[in-house]
Amino acid sequence: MTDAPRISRQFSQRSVMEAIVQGGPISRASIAKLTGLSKQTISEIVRDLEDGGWVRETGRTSGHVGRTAVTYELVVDAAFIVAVDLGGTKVRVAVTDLAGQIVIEDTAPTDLRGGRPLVTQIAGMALSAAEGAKVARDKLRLAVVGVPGAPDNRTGRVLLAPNIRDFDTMDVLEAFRQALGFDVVLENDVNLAALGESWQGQGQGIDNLAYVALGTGIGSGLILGGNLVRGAANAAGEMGFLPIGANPFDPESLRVGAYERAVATHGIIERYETTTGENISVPVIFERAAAGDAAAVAAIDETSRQVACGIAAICAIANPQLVILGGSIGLRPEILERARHFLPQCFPYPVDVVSGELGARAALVGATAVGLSQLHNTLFGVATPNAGLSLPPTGAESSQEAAE
Amino acid sequence: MTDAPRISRQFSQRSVMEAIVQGGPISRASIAKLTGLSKQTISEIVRDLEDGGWVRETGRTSGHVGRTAVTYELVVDAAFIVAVDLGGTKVRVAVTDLAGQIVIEDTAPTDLRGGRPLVTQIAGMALSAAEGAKVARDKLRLAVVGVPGAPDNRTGRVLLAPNIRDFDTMDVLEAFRQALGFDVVLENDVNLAALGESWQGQGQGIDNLAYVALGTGIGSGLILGGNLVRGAANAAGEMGFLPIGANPFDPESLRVGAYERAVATHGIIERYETTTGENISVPVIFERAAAGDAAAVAAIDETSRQVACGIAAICAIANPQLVILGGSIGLRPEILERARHFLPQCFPYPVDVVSGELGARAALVGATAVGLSQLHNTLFGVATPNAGLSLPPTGAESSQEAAE
DNA sequence: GATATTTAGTTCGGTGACAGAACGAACTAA
DNA sequence: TTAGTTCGTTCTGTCACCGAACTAAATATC
Repeated sequence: MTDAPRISRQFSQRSVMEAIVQGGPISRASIAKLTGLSKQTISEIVRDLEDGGWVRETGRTSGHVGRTAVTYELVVDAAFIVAVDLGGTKVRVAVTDLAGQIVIEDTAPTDLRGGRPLVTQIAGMALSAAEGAKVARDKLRLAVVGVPGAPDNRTGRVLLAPNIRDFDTMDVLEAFRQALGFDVVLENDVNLAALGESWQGQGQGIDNLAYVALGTGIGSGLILGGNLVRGAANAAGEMGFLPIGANPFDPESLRVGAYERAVATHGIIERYETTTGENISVPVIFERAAAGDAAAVAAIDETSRQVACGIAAICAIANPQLVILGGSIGLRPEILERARHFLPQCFPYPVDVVSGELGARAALVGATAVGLSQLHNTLFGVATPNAGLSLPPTGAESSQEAAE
Repeated sequence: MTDAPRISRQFSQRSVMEAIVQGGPISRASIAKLTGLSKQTISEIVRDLEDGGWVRETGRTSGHVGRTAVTYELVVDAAFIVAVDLGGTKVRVAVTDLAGQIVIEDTAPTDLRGGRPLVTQIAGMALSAAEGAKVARDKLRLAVVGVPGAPDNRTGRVLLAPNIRDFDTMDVLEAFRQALGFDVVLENDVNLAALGESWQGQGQGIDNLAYVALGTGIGSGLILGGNLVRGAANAAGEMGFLPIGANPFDPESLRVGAYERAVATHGIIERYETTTGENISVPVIFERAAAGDAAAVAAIDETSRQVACGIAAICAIANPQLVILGGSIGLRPEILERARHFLPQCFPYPVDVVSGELGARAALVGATAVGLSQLHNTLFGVATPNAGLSLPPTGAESSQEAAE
């Protein structure tokens, strides 16, 4: 029932599918207009898709001149995707349908043993979540796992992931595939967050953007020319080692990263400690700053200056149109305001800087985006080049079809 | 005679053409094996291409078992491309054939009036060069012009080009089109240099690389995931404003660019002047350093440290596999050596750093690459996605076809 | 209420890009 | 001379897709 339709119709089938996915309930005649294919061909392809269980009749149009049209829509529960955001402390797992809607979601503390136990934990969460939502196991087609590191899809290992034990030495990809029983894609978590904001968040319709996740560490995801940039070792955006903030030639900078020392959690705490002698957590520093503590305000000011410098560095190199701040610290309005204030003082061209609107769920949304687009590729053929992400619209559901 | 073949064969025709371009003299049977298309189809397509004048018989294979094969090769003079490298002081113009070989080249001092006079100068150089090489005017199909700024292909203007007068206010693209009488593409000169090195220079076969041009100013071109990265305003790689080297919040940095102040010509001269009180040119500083002048050596050392920091910044953000140094200062071995020495002290992961091997002609080679690939797109249909640059091989010509 | 107009969708008869089998042509090896 | 191999064509078939003609079903107009 849910077999991939035949291959030779690759392109047309894909574009028909896209029209149905994005056009909500839509008639075959409208699909023909949208895609430029003939009515006859559309009827054939839609029949194939309907036979395959991917698409179904929804009703008829009415109220306009001419014959009423039968409308079709996506069968959202024809297949499901597992989206995972694996963080150093928390694991989020979601099962989403073909419309990108989250069907069920689950969160748990990360199994700190890392390695296989962690893979088992996540696979267990995913499979039991699916069961709980009454999603048949053979409808799960693909999992996308966001990891805090640089996955190498050749070896299946995850490098630069100091927070997850053993992931740099084992074949994580294969372990997930075996534990889950279907295909798995690994991707850097910040990259996924960037894709998430680009799909359903602040970055909609923007081809060049940077997502900066600032928290315990600092990382960024770059979408340039509409494509996610990964770099040679999947380490693009690992900006902790920017030679900014601290002296980059200090051996400590070489270990932790000069920029990470300056802006991430540890840097803020240290900054407050050097002026006051008190070692307190970041949320408390923000509280005290709000209450008027001068040292706390100074620490936040200086951090924001450094954040502005980091954004300047990204802009100087990658020239995004928009920079989205995320992560536990990056999402704080105090940081956003000040970074916006300092940026024009160290970078001459205007750049939009905003907070991510998806918050901590950005990576999960991004994982869904990757999953959907990959699934469409394997099921319905490749998209025409530079068509961007062809995913369901994010807004209101099922608007009555506007004829033309 | 030189009409584009029919459109419906887009994909197959393009891949046959690629096989012929890259496979040197090649038989139809071999093309069939390479492309996976049937012998019958290949014969048809090759006949079309031969009728169009794009391809011709070269001879027959011999010496192996079985029937001899007729071999075909590209008609290199079926069309020509004009490649232009427009610098602040010099203009280079080349006419290249379909194999990417430079047929004729011309250099002249840039018309400092900029604007229309400059366009006229370049068009004149191109057209008379073509005439000199006996290239019929209707065989010129496309010009690619590298400019020191950020071309906006919508408005045809060139922004961020302080060295070329009036290019930021006039429709440069249209002016070139009218002066030349055929299609024109504008591209940033450093981007072209990056593409040049990527095609025929140090970057062959590398999907993620950065080209850093260091001279009077500093700029870089990024090729990430096999694609040239342009950014939102075509200003990706304009790294002069990196907040490194000088204090980025100094108003002077906001004007010139903190990093540009630190590493480009002016910075080196100033560095030498502050220690010795002498204001001398960069080449002289390099001479004195070679002769053992401690202040000169120190100036170069410090500059190289900053170059290493800049490379670190690029690597932290874009994660290229290779960094190629170019430009009058970047090409000096003294800088390369020292940058290689300092880089591991401020960036923990290994990155290859090399000098560009095409020297000052990198941009011209890149312009040819862009022109060829664009021309192939318009003439023979689009390439299959992620096939990379499908350009003639750079090595020895016409090796006898090795059967399989 | 009959007729014109408009739109949806099907049937039918192409066309063009391929594939694949069969076969002749042309060569080498023995 | 014969066997084996490779090249290239011819012939037949398949498949995606188009366009025109036609049917079906609605609204607009008189």
